[in-house]
Amino acid sequence: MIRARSPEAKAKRRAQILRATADVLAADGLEGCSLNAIASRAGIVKSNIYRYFESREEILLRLLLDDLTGTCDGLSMIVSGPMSVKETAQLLANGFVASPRLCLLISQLAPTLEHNIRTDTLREIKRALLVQSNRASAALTTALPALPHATAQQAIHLLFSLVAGLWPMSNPGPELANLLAEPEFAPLGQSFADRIHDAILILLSGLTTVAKQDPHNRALPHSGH
Amino acid sequence: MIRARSPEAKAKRRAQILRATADVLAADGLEGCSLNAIASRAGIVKSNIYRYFESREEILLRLLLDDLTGTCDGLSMIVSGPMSVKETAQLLANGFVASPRLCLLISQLAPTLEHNIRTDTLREIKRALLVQSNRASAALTTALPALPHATAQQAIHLLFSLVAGLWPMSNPGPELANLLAEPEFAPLGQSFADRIHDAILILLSGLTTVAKQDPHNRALPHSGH
DNA sequence: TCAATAAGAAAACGGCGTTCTCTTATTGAC
DNA sequence: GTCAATAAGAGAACGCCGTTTTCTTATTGA
Repeated sequence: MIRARSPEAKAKRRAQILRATADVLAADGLEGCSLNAIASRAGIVKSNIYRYFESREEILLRLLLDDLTGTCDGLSMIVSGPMSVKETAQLLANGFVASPRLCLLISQLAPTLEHNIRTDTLREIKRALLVQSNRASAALTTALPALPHATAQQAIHLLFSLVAGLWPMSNPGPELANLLAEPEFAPLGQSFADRIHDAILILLSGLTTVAKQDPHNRALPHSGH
Repeated sequence: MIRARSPEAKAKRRAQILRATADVLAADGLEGCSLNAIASRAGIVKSNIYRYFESREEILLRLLLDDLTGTCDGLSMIVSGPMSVKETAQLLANGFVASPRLCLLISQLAPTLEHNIRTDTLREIKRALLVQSNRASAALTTALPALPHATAQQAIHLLFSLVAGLWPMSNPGPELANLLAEPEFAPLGQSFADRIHDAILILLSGLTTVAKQDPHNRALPHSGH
């Protein structure tokens, strides 16, 4: 392997590792996405990954940031004015359904990705993630002007939580997949697309309802504590 | 260590292991809950755990089942008749807030606990979990008779997803906890109690709204596909 | 031309969940 | 009471993981 000494060459190596990670993730899922797999896919040696990222978590966080940015780009493109709650829900749901990797990484964000990383690095990434999250809130406010800004932000955070909770449930491992084929457990086998679509519709309906019942500026019961 | 040969003695060992697991979980969290830790806490040798459980996942699944059963017991006790949406939300939220271990295990259910386990065992446990989930749905229908049964079931599943998504987010590791102390990220530092309370209220509001707009028996948009 | 630098490579580390092997306490049949 | 069969306890070993350490050597700028 020829050595990367210039900043550009180093950036290429970083991109190469991220690309390999994305490939392994698509091919073998998170379980198969070990540093060994990433390294061999990228054609480099495992220990050298640590010259470009400080941990496995950082790699995945960078990937998450890229994906979220892309999805928010798409959202900002599409949303240009007020829409119905139903349309808005569909739009948001489609955004997630179109990015399975984003959903996977969101589901891993709090439980695993935000560990094993220096505070400085985490701060930088978290800041960038917040920027994107705020872009999404802005898009939501554009689509549903009835929602106050603070409520829209809460909605986006809740949405992330929903994705984090629903994705693993909708993408079971082979053991559970076997079971879900049995009629007894069929109701549990709903697709992620159906689940997230229903959930977002309910969420937005609930938020507009609560917002109506709350004439003050307080978006949600606890936000004013 | 004296040997457990009678069925009762074996049951005691199982209980001993479950107890030790709960203790380690309470003391050191999921990260510290290795088989080494469980074994040393239980005063037995690691390899012998496999004479009583087929994997680490099974131990945690059994614990989850116990916790869920306990919480559903409590719920059934309290709910005896119709209540307002607000009261119902508070009740459900309190049920989860009172059982941090249950919340933790729910958040681990789909991503990790339902793997590495024989299909037969998983079926047995899943069936038992479903029974409890249905008890919860029944309690919800009692509290909010306006919700059709199918909707109540969907609500409970959504509730589990919410807990699964919200719990890890509200219980960050030390790295993120450092960051959340900074004013810039303060909005992300909401407590689990606040989050889950708000979310359940929104969820129930949304569900009743959607249920009203849906005069047919179909509980949710996709349940009739 | 050459010493300094740092990227690549490989071995080693500690820890994990799990399996294998061996010992030996306990048992039920005789 | 004796004894072979059983199976629980114990501990070493396995393979994998993420990470660190060490060494080599290609590349660089003086």
